Amino acid sequence: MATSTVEDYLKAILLEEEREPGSPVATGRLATLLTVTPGTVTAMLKTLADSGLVAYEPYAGGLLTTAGRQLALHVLRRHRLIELFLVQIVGLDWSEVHEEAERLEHAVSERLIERMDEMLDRPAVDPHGDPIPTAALKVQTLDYSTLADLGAGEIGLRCRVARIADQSPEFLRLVEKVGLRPGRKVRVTARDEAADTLEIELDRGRRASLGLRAAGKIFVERV
Amino acid sequence: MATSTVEDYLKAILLEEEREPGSPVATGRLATLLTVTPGTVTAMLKTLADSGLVAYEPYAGGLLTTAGRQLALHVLRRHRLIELFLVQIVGLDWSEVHEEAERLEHAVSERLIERMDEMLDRPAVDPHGDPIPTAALKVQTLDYSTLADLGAGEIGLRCRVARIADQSPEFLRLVEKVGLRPGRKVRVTARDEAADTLEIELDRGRRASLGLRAAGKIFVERV
DNA sequence: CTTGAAACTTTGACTAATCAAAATTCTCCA
DNA sequence: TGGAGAATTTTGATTAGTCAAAGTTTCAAG
Repeated sequence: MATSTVEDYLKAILLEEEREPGSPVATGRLATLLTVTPGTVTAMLKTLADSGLVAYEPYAGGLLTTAGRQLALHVLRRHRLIELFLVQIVGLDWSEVHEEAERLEHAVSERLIERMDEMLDRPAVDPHGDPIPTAALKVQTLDYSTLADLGAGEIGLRCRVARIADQSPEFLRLVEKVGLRPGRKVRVTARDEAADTLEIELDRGRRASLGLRAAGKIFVERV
Repeated sequence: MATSTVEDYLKAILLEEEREPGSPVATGRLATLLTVTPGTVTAMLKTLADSGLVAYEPYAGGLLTTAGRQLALHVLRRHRLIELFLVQIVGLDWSEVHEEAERLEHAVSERLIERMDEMLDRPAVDPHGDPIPTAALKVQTLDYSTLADLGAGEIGLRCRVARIADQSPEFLRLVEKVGLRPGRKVRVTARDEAADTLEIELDRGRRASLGLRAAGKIFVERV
């Protein structure tokens, strides 16, 4: 059995690989994500390599092996199902479930996860719009564009918020305040390169402005 | 913050102290309960003593301090609330929730526990009939007698099953099969000292016989 | 009392995970 | 192409938890 530390490393690598497919995840990047020192990451990458979970190339970084990816997907599935369970069934706020799931994902049994999956009716995405790997560890790939990508030639296009790519409570509370929870309708009305902002219009004519950096974390789907 | 190992030791000591109030819990007993070697327990008792959680007397054993008892009660509260939540809300079988809670009790936040408590309507007992410490860590002391205690002069007395004092899946499945889940009505109809058994009658005239050892783990309340 | 078995403690060693700081390697720019 | 500086690895140490086995203490039975 993998320790919860090992699970954390594998999950972090998986998530990073997703952002930059094919290229190894750097030691320093992992050190930042996991808030440990680079030396610690080097040591762990070696032991992960010894266990056949990671392909480690000194000075380059690590890539998941098939076995490592399976394990990481397992953890990710647990994480996202737990998040959704906590929001839907327990009624916790979606801005606080990430941290909670971060601990619970290492403690739940397969039995409990299966039961949650059933209660939630085999959901496809978690409260942030991130896809939940199936029991067979298949991940639905979603191809959305961000609010920031929009706005160039697509001012005025009606969209639906699909995914929020930043789990931090601060960001989620902002998203909540502005009214950009997944599922909401949104339209970019103007783009101000100088001010580095986007003007958007929500349901019921509500308007707001958003920095481009923030807009880059809001994924939308055309409707 | 206490590690989950520390929490396990404290909980084990609390539960043992309950069985034999006032007398220190022996090193060997803890070793058995926690499936570690006696030497390991000695080492841990010392560090618990250094942290002010346990009063440790070499060759005698350990007793919880006030601080240690508080922490242990906290863990016990989490454990029992989780068990009840898993049975009532998630629909897991009561024979399988103990193990699950054993892991989750170290991973849930105060926030989540409070929410579960609320969802379950501030319950007083867990699925096995064990009292759940309140948020203020008060434990309701329940004074029941066991089925084995009964039967002497109280043949025929109508009782209600209140508590099952053995969490092992095997025992719980037996209890389930016989029909002695907490809340059920039961009557001792005969006692056979030679055969070491008890004859009992359940709802709807169903009859069964039970070894005295097993009967000693079934707590009942007169009705 | 004495003594021997049972219970307990001590000792030395190990694993997993971590850090600080020194040593090495890489990379890119002048 | 040759450093300088950044990133990475190495080294030496530490902490928590654990075991096996050797050494003590306790206690009850003779």
